Amino acid sequence: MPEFRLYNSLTRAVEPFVPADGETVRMYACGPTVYNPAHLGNFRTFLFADLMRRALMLAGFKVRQVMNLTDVDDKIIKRATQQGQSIREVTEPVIGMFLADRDYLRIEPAEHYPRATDFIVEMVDLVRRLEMKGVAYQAEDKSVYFAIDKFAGYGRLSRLDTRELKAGARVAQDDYAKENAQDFALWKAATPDDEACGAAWDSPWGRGRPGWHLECSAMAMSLLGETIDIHTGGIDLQFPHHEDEIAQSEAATGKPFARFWCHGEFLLTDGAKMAKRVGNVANVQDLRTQQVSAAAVRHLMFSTHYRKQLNLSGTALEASMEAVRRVGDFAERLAAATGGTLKMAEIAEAFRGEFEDALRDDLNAPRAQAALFVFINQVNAELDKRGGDAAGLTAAREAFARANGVLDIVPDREGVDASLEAWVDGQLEARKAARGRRDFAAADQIRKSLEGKGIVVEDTPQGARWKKVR
RNA sequence: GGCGCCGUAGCCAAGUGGUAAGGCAGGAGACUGCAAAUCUCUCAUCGUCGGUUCGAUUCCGACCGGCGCCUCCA
Repeated sequence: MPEFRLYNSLTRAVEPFVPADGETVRMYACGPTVYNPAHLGNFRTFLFADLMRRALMLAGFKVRQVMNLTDVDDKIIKRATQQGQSIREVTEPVIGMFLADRDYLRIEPAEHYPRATDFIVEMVDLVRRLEMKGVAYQAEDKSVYFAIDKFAGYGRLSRLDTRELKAGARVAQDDYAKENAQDFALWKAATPDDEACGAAWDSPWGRGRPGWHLECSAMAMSLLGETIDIHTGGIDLQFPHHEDEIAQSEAATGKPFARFWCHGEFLLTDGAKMAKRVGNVANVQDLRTQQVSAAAVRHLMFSTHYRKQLNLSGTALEASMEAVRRVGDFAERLAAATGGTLKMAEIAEAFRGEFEDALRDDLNAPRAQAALFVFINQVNAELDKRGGDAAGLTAAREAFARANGVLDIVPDREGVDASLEAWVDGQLEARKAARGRRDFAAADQIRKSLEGKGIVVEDTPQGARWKKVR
């Protein structure tokens, strides 16, 4: 079997990937900061992790995935303070929304969703280790910082060593206590606001709270070990977040932290990065009110390679909705078919090879999806022949199920209640009778009234079929 | 200012040193009482200008245009 290959930001090259133990991929995905519902830009990255997870499993690996929930940070504290709540009161409902959105988008649950506040002990321990190694220091402001010039590899991931800071860039400001402007906080001394909203814990350095970067290192190493296979996240996290994770993890353990760093590109709207401060965010709830199916969103997200920016637009969504409609119709047709052709087995095998090659090639989902549409077209043509070959049909069904197990782009059927169903069936009986006596005007009238209720009728050799749309 | 990415048909988007997958939209046809669904055919020379090469969309350079990171950020 061809090797699985992934682009590694660490080396800036596509490399063969195998988990360190040859069997189970231990992957850590940077998750949401839960102060606000995640927007579609965030979910593009989470969908990228979902694709990675499913593609790895399709390739035969086991996966142990962790996605953190950052439930203590500046924004959360700010919000809690404004609303006179504890940070937990702020984060709890948002976590609920995140999980609901995740389920709506059919993102397969990771094995763990650790909350930062549940790992304070591990975080304090990590800071202590760094202090003992002499790479952390407590400054006058009582916060503890990581001294980047004590870590030789600093800047390796983001190539910071070759960078220069923008002239006049805002580096110092409130960070006057640090020895070096680029040193980052491991442990932040508590403020009265922190105390008031429950964002302060005891530590050897006094009351305080963990720095953001520290949270991920501590949780990743606690749950997955000191060297993990894959660390994913949005491209914007590459610096400084991931750079700092590497520094503090490797300085503490002396071992490589993550073997592969994989970054997903941004989702743009109106040609700009989707971000709250740009004012162009859309979230899952917006899609639901627009009746955009999860299948369509997944199709759209997978139609562009994860390392390329993707511009979200209404027309793109409509194209995906239509594409996925076709996939859904095909799925039903395949399920209902009573026989296939010999050739379908060949088509299925070719499809399976191309589909899986594409995914193994640095998660080339656009290519995999293209293969699926070729497959759908070819199998539809075979199905039109109304053959009776059982093996061919089975092969096609299996190949489709296997591919859809990764993409998951078959839309849900519209829910129909029993009374509507009975009414539609009655209408179709009347239409059948009208057609029987060649009263097409009456038959068309019935079909038109059904369409008014979102019922689309399709005549087939086996009689009329119908489905609810919108 | 430093680092990096991108520019392929009306829209979205793969890809290769030897004349371009797929989706949406469009056109023609088959099937149908008419539709719908499905099928068939059809629709591009790859931002511009140079260079390397027998040959470049694919390599190199310049330019134009767009985006991102360097500060919280998926």
